[in-house]
Amino acid sequence: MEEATSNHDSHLPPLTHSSPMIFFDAKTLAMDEMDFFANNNNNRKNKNVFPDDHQMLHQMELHVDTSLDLLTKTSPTNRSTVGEGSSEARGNERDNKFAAMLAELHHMNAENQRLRDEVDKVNDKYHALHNQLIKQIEKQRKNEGKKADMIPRPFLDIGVAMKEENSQQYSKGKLQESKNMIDLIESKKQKIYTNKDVTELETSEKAIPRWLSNEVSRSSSFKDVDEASETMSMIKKARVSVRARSVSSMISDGCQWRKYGQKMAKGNPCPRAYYRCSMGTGCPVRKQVQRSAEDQSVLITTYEGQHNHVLPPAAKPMASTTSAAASMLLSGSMPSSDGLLHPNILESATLPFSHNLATLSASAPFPTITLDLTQTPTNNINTSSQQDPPQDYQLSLLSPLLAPNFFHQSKLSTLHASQGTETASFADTVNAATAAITTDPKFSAALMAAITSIIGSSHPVETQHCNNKQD
DNA sequence: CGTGTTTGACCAGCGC
DNA sequence: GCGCTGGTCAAACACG
Ligand SMILES: [Zn+2]
Repeated sequence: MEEATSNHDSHLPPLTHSSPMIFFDAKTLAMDEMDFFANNNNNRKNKNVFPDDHQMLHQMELHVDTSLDLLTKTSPTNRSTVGEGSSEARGNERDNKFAAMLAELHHMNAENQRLRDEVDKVNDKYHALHNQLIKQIEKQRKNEGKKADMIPRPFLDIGVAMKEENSQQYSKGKLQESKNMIDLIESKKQKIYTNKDVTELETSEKAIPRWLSNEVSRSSSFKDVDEASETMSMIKKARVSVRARSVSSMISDGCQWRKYGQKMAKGNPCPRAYYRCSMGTGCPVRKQVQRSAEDQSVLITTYEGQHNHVLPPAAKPMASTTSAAASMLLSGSMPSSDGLLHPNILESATLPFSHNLATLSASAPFPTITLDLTQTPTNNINTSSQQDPPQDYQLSLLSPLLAPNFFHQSKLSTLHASQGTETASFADTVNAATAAITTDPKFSAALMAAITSIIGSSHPVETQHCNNKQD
């Protein structure tokens, strides 16, 4: 029980990537190089969540204390036999307390419901934004085909286009929300450009990765290149890296993979394995699996490409996650003569994700977005399930982030064990824990707080419908 | 025999 | 040009 609220303290040792990463902190939006996973845990969302959490705890403790008081000091017989005026007053006070507690309980339930509604709203909003993003990508692509010398709009301009389109599609409330989002984006943009670290931006410009310079030169010189194939190649180049704790050699994401190579990576004692999707004939999707050099319990899985075949439900969450992330990268990496492209890319990459989850590497040879799931608070579930479940289920937290529909479809198969045998029992355990948690508002609140702090949009109790990893 | 893994060779990009 | 590195190929091998 108690550990349920201590999840915020569970910081992991510093983890670093072999390549410098750029991280956007929610508070400062300052851009730095190197890895910031470990030190940026105390993001704004956490700070917003903590007070509620503690308040809840306080309320619950109050509840416990008064219950004890009821049991030890005041029994039903005392109330009638003693006949002291003070005891009657105490009884009234007790009733008032009880009523107050009930009211608080109702209030907490209402608050819980309200949070859930907000989460739903955020999910809806994300869907809307994502759809607009896809539309905008298509539009941008077509525009480039017609006017190759036209300067493409950076990602943030999507927001302007969204305002126009949203006005036709959404209610006033949603429109206002979208505008608020856009305002937030604009303010971020201002912050970025006025930040003192702009010199760092300039220096990073000089080292524009190949995936950027290539796009610029290629699409400016080859006007008649097939737009679709170009976009597909860019999608193929975009990479989504997932960091998750796992003792197995490979996280099970529902796909079938065929290993086609293994190399010793520089600066890492663990080899890097290369896999190719073997579910569909000629499926272009590939992934690299490598353990983190610093923390070998962290498995870094990098996905590249999009599946050209139907995916089983178990594979959809990860596939749509990577696909959406790749689309985001694409939207930000559209060719531009503007050297200040990086901030837009970075911003676009961080927008739909929690700030301590998604980072984007500007120095990598490919556009890469990194989703860090290693710092997910897991104590809630671990302690409640009374065993030490594998931590791969953290991946399922990602699913409602980018693919809520798929997530709802494949609750139990979000992550399945490709080789494991304890899948069913573990799923049962997790489901039992889920049931226990859902009936306890304290757990729900704590879990809600934890997950909200991580993702910002998710149904807390459904994130545990996941299974084991292979091994 | 089909499928997947292992592993050395090969290739391309990049920095010096 | 040369060496380093990341990524891929493909022959050999293992397995059910
Ligand atoms: Zn595939």
